[in-house]
Amino acid sequence: MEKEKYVSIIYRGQPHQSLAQSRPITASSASAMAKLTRSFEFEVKPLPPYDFRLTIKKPAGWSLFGPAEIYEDETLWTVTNIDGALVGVKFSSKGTIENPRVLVRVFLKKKPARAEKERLKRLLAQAIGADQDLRQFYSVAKRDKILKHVIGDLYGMHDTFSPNIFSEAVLAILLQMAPLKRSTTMMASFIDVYGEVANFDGKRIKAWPTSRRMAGVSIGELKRTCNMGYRAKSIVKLAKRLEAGDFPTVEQLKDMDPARAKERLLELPGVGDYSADIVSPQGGFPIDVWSVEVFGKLFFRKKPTNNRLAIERVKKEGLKRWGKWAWMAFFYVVQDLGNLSRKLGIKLRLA
DNA sequence: GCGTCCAGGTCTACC
DNA sequence: GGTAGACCTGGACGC
Repeated sequence: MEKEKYVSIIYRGQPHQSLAQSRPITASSASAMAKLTRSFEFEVKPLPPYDFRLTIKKPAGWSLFGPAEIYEDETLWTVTNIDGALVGVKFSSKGTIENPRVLVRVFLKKKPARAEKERLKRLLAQAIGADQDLRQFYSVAKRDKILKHVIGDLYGMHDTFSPNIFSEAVLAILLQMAPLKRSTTMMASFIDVYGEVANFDGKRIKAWPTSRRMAGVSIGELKRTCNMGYRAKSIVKLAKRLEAGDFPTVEQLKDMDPARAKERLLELPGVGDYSADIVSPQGGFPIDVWSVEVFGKLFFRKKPTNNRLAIERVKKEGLKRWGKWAWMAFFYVVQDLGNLSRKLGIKLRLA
């Protein structure tokens, strides 16, 4: 597999410390293999500025849809699960930052119906942030004493989201109350044991396990196979809740008022305030005991004396300063910590 | 070698 | 409604 995936912080789209560094995710022969032989292609013209590389392969190592995806020569091969179907996708950049064009080829097991095909086109374009207009954010950011430093470094980086709520929520749950190394080990086991291998376009990529699959696994088995401890219960309950079929889709969550979307996400087992801010396709301000140190230093110029106790204060300050742009501000800052450290003369620790 | 602490939160019983 | 404690596990640390 490739990848330095999981670099430092893991939030949207599975990131942080390289899973690859802890345990490679490979297409093992024991895994179920799905050949995705039907394909179609379309072109997306994202709103400029759009930097394909920064958007698809974030500087902090966040992956787009999953940790085992492959990036080579301005092209990304990745896999996700939409409505229970495995979907392989190849994104290729054909344009420039000011005149962006992205060629998207979608691989499926079966030929899609016309409506399904149109939905996939819409969803995948949204997922890579094609309809996101950065101009308003930039006009606010250039007057902000922190953000003015990052928008230059990351000019044209769009926010992206995974079309799959289950994988995002599982990621959030596995990050809870565990050192990064343990989280990445649990994730790697989870994908290795229960993930399906997608075979398309000459690539073999392991996908996140689906809620359908995990709803049929016992808590005891999941604890045993992936050493997840109490988190196994949340993941099985989460899978069953999503399989009940009455939970909003990613598109529906994206169209809701952000507060309402978060409210719905908080209904999910194992998803609290922090996890909902990670899982929401609209983002939040996900302050935890790691990021509280970074933002505490940025806001108050000093490291919190007690990270856990400082979370509420730092989160409140971020939301007060940046309001509806809090997620974009968080997103840009954590992708640019090295440069920001140098420019502000503050040591911002990478996890 | 052994005991204790705590880590990228969430849930719940209890007041 | 607010909050203290429990929850798996394993690495770091002190002794």
